[in-house]
Amino acid sequence: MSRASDIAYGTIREMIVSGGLAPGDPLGEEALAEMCGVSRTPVREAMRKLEAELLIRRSESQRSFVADWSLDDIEDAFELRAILEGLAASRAATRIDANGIEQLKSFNDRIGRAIEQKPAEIDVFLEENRKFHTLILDIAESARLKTLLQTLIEQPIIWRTAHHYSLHELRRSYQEHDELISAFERGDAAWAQTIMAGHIRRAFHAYSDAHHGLAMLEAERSKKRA
Amino acid sequence: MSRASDIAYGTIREMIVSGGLAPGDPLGEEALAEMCGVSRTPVREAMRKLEAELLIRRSESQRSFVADWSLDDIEDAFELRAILEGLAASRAATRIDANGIEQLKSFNDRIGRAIEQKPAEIDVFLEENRKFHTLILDIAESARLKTLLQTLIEQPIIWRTAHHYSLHELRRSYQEHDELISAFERGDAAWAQTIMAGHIRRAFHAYSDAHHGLAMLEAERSKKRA
DNA sequence: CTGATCACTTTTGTATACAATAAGAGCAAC
DNA sequence: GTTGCTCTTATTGTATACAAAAGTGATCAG
Repeated sequence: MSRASDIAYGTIREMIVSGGLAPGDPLGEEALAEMCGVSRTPVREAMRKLEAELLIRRSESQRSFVADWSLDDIEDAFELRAILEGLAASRAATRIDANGIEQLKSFNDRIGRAIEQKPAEIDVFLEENRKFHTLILDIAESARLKTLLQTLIEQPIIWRTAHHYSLHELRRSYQEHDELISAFERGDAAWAQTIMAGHIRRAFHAYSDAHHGLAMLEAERSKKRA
Repeated sequence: MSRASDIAYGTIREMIVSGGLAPGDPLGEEALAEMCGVSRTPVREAMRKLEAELLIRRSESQRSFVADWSLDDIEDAFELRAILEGLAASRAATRIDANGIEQLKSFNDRIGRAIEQKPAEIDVFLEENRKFHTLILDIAESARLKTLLQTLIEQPIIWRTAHHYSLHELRRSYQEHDELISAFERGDAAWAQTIMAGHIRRAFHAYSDAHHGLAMLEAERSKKRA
């Protein structure tokens, strides 16, 4: 993260994700360049990337705005991630070796220890969790799948979910990882796929409950029916 | 396609896809800029896009080369497309209305007429086929899914497959579209999903047979086993 | 007061110059 | 002959200047 375009990417992304910029806010290249302390060139590059990740929306006249994510959009992102990570798990199950399983176990061990601390070490959980999922994606051996998933995963809400996990949910997550490892040990692709898909869907519901609440969710549903 | 960056994108892409540039060939920004008749700035933008589509590979020192697609890579692309278009079909089945079904029927009617000409009008087939799949993707109402699929679909081999279809395969494709419409009329998401996934997988095998031949395919397989 | 046109301002697109960095060639030491 | 070094050269990254396009607002006719 030392190149100017990376600085621009990180800075702009952070401002969008943190809420410093509200959905719908216009994003002028010049203004962003000044904020980031770089020129327009790297800012443009960063903006194209953020646009591909759907954090930025462009009007037909090529002007850029902060995208607004409805709950439906977020559900979309999780749905896609569930399917694609499920595929990754399925592919990994037929390709993983003893060494890979060993590594996964070690990541999940650290996750297990982190969540049993008082208070639970969420940052450790997040980091080891990321390593866990990334390793599976590598073992799946599909450059395309990796590219697609990374643009999804780099998105705002998805990895932050765990900050709102209850201890029960953290333990559940740990337990699912363990089950996933069992599926890998048996080379059972179908099992691995379903566990992973469920694992991600659970993350969505945890997010949804925490951020919107069941009442609000129900309100959205009925609005949709109308 | 009038902006310089679009010209650059189209030109470079065409040179890669047509084989004017061989896999592994180095891609210097300056050289490409001269070929396209534009400056380096739009060329860089085009290259980033092509890199995201995996047509271009970048070394760790940021130099670019024409990517080489093994048969495995191509199978990957089709596998992902099968899953994602399957999801699109599934989502579309629960959202489509009478008007949408009418449009799909009209596209497929034109496909049916085009393939029964002597000789079959492949260009018409390709165009209507594209419209057919694009409409389903629109009806699926997922911006993310659309973005992901479009980067996959814009890729070289995938849409060219039909140029190698036999009349039998063209008819089969027409028939599957028809079945898909039936699934939509019944709102049967699971059915729509499986037809679509099979539809794409069939396209892969048609491609694979035409370009590599069964013997070559078998050779790759045994090499992999070794 | 409404609507249209035209000039002006702002914003994006492209070209180019310059800076930083990595590859490659040539030379020296071993 | 090989290894390691430095200097040169080629390539990418960044900044800036300029061109093109789009938005904005004022003025004037109806």
